[in-house]
Amino acid sequence: MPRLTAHDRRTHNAERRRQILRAAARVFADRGYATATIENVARAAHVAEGTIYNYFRSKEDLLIHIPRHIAGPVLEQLAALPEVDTAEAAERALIAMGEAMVERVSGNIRFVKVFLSALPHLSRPAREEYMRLMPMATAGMLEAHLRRGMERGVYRRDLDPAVAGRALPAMIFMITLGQRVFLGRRMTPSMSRTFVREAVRQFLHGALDQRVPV
Amino acid sequence: MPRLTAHDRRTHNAERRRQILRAAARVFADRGYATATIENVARAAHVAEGTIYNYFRSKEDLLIHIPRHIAGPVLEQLAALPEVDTAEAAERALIAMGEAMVERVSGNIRFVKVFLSALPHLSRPAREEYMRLMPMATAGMLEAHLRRGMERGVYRRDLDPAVAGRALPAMIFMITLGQRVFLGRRMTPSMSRTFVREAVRQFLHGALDQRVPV
Amino acid sequence: MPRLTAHDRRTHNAERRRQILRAAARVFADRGYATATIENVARAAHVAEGTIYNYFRSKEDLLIHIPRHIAGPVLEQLAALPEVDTAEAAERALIAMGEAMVERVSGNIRFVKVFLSALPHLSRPAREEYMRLMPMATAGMLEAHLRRGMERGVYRRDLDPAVAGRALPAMIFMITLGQRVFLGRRMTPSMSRTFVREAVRQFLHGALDQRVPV
Amino acid sequence: MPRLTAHDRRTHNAERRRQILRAAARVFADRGYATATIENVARAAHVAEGTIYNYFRSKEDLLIHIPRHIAGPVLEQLAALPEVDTAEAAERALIAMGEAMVERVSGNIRFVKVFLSALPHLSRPAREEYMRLMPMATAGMLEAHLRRGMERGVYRRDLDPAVAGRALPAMIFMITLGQRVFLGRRMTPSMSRTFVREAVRQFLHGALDQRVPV
DNA sequence: AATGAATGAGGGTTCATTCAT
DNA sequence: CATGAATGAACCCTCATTCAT
Repeated sequence: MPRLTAHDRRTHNAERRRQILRAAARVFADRGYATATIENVARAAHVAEGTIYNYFRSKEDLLIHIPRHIAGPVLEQLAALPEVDTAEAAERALIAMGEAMVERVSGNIRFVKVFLSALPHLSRPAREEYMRLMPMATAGMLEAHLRRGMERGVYRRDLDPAVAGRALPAMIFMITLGQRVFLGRRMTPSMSRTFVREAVRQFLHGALDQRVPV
Repeated sequence: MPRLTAHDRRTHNAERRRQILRAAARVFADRGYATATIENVARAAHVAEGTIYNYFRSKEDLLIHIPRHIAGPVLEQLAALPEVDTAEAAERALIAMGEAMVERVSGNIRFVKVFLSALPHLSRPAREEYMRLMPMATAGMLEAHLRRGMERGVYRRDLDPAVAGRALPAMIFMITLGQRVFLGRRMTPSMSRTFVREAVRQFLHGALDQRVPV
Repeated sequence: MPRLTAHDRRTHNAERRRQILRAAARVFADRGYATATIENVARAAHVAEGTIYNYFRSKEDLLIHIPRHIAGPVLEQLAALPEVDTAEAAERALIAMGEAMVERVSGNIRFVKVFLSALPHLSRPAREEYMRLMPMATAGMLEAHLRRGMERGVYRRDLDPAVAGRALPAMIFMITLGQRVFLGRRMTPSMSRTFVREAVRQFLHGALDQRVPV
Repeated sequence: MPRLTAHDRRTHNAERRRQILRAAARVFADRGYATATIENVARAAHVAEGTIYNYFRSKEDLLIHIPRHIAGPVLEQLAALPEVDTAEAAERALIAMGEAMVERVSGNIRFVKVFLSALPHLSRPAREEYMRLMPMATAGMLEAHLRRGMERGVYRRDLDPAVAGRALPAMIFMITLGQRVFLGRRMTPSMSRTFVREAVRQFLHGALDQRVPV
């Protein structure tokens, strides 16, 4: 006769999985997937090595489940861009989105690192699942926003939304990555605020002096 | 009894090192640094495993020398941007640079892959050495070009050259990376030409419809 | 507060032990003792792993108790050979015994397999306990029968009953083993009947043509 | 430039394989395949654990190669039975064969033990390869001898050679197995000589007193 | 008494590195 | 210098056993 009800067990089980996955994400990010050992993960999760195998079939299984159960909940929520009618409104909306993105990337640096370190070990489907959660995936949202703004006359008619939609996420992602992941530096909030504002202005107004004939 | 002169020996030695490093770069890129074995490298270099240790102290030593001896010569050459006086000239110059960058990134995908896969294994100095050769490093060149253009009245006076200078490299790098490294896809030359032209136009003219009041 | 009388409890306890041992015998036979896991046994017995340890001290303890509680009752019953006065009666009696043996071996292939697979794990006493129940152990019965038959003039006076008594069991055991255990094949009833009759005839009359001078 | 010629290397390689296989056969026989560890084998072969994997792909690979390279050379040589015309000649020939078999089985007890302990791990082809080398496999030779003897009038016309041909090998194998493998006892040479002689006599003359009417 | 999650020792296997030839 | 067999530390994973519930 089971001491716990089926429901209790399921809850406990799910919590344990999350506890282990969180530890795995942390360890994989710090040491790289290949270099991290199951013992590292076990210690980080405060369980014995064998316990991990009661919840996951293999080290690779841990890796595969990280995007679904760890990053997912955090990354998926990103407010849709509002419709805008004026340049000011556009600027405000994009700055808000830009700052949200910086926060998101900074908050999930760990996840990005896991992804990069694990690249050679990921099957194509797993790679795509990771990709879906990378900050660049927001490009689609910006693209839709641009399309609507083009119809309303806010954005240029001859804009290529697929390309332009990638411009801002790429900048934000690359800079953050460059600083945090590649060089291991931190950005102060004021630095990143300035950076976002300038990037958005450049994005909206272009680099050219308007008085110059095109 | 040396059969070769000292000079010959040095030449032979240097060639051997390059031969092994090239093989290592290839193998590390294909399998990831951690997954690649010394035997893989030895086979690719057509030498025995032991021979590698006559030229490099360890597997990590191979990794560290890759940027200096393999990528360096290839990556460093990128024509400086000319000074421009008109929007058309600016567009032409930037498109040329953009296409050169795409080519560079595509041609050195291998090097980028090595860098990404080896990230958790690189010391900070080694990481910085790799970074110096990443395509994003061209940002500085673009920044200088923007500064000069601002003085000459081609670019907006209120531009932040440090931010704007990163915009174009970030886009080009991200897109190429996303396609080639993360998803394993190729881009056709015509796709990338279109993409560069649109990216440059967006960069120069901004996203806003000019008739919209700022 | 015991809900069952002491007797009930003892009965229940004994039944549980048998249930678990039967499962263990089945699993050990199918997968081999070393390859079988306690989880396999638990599932086969429809109990939890921990329950097994309420009835047996260890995996090896299961192995040791199999002959005493599982095979014993089944194997021990084998009708004694009748006394005979004629060749025909001897042939009838031996054929009956031979067919009983084939049936016994076939019906206890599982037990034989457990024994063989566990050989390297059995202590000498355990090994002897298993041996006592192997079909070859009937040799003693046949030996006694031969001795009595020799006295009554049915069997040759110069027979070595210890050797001859082993001949028939050996044949029957080896052939059945070879087919069922080693090669995994089955024997049809008619095949085994023919085989027993021929083996008995060979046993009784020898291989030599009687007209050949000895 | 290789220090050793290709021929030398091949010889050395083959010797190493044999050295390791012999150790494996010894260890597998003593501890059982499943219980034996690679470290056990390595120690027995006086090499490091890793070395074994330079010659065999896996533990199972060792098991599979044992019959081909260890037992093979020893077991395959067993003199064919001569043609005989008299009962005395038959007896002499069969005693010689019987003693050869006892020697063979005794000398390859190790091999038999490996086979038995590894049964649950062997694929069907591997099982058959092992079987081919088991002493019982000589049954075919005896069968042919009986057929020829039947034609020449030495053996009874109504003999079933397939059954009778198995009788002697079965006896010899079973008894030796029972003593050596199952009980771990040794047989003295004189014991086994007596046993073989009696077994052959029983085989040839049958158990019945000749004066008894059939 | 029954359960099954937790444990961790132990085993097969890989691979960077060494070194005798 | 070149070679590649030998080495053994380290890792992933299994599973007998324990114990809190």
